[in-house]
Amino acid sequence: MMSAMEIDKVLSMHNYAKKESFDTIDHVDKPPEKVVNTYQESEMMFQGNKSTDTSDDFMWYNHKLKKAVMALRLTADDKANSASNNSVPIPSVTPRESIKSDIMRMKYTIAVRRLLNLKFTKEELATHSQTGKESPAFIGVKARKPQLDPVRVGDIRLHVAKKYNIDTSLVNKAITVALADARKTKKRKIEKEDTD
Amino acid sequence: MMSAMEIDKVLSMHNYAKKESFDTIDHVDKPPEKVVNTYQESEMMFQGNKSTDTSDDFMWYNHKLKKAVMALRLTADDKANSASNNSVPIPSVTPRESIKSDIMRMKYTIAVRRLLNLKFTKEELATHSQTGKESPAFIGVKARKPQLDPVRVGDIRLHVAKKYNIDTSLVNKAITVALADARKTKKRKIEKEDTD
DNA sequence: GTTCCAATTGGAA
DNA sequence: GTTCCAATTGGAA
Repeated sequence: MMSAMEIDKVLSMHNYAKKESFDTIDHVDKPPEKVVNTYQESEMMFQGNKSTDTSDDFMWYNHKLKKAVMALRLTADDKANSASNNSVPIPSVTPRESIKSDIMRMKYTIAVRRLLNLKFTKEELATHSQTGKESPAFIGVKARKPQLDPVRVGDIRLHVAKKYNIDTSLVNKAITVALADARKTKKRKIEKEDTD
Repeated sequence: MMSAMEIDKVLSMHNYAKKESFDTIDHVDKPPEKVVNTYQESEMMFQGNKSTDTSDDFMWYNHKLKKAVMALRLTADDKANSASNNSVPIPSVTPRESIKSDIMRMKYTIAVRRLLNLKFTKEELATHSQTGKESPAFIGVKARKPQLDPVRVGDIRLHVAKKYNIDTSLVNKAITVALADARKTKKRKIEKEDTD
């Protein structure tokens, strides 16, 4: 059984790595939950972030804060002689549930793929199907593939559905597509080797 | 161009007609936004509902209220002699956004089917595909079907995606499945006629 | 190189 | 009778 903490860690690391997905959040039209107004304030919060928290909220918050501080460091020199240094605005940081939900919804398919790659070998993914059943469109034509270990798959399915608050049918769809892609990747690799 | 009001009307009527989908909402673990505590209170609200509002929220609220009043009328006689008549509890009614969202999310596929049936004939649905492209799995094997009028389809797609706050890819999927089902329904009908 | 997608099918729910 | 689903494919993004 995969622990929730383990899942969270994998997914948080992924989300943090994909910075561009966070950058679009600035445009979301929501009142900020927490606003840092000055360079001094943001620098303090930035320096103070020694937490080991790896949650999406924290990672995202820290990413935004870091970005804001970097931006302000550039302008801080220019304003060194100014007494109004105290009022330099930085972007607001809004780790609200609704926004978090939007981030998550965009990326559950990637989470599925990362977890599949974590729990199965490429060979397993390329040679198994989710149900072990024949394609209804190719009965008697295409050989059935054995079923992926339902325990590990079920674990991924439930955790992703819960974490992203989506129906398991969506997770199943993502798994099916990921397995089809794994098969194609292997096929292409073999074809390339045969050519060489 | 289909008006938003027209869409709302179709979908609201549908949701109200499917009473069983509302009945499950009682079990949602959310604090009530509005609670009616006594028979007199609920009867007054029930009688007072002469609104022409056809929104999902109102229709649902009225449905729940009506149900609660009906239930209470049965027990009211038993309690006629009781001075504690004033404290008969009835189910709470909670038309909150989050719950409404859950109702909606469960049913967007049905909305798609109703709107398709409203804007296209059964024959069109049975003989056209969404893209007009061949199935990648049956290239050169199955003849391509002509594309469903993209203007009407696009209208449905955008309105459903907006109303249910879901990605258009989900709406597309629902359309594809609905068209496949329409084709099968026609096919079965013809087979039955040939048998007769 | 990776991810997503629609058309098709028979059967499950 | 209606609705939903997964396996397969080639190609688009």
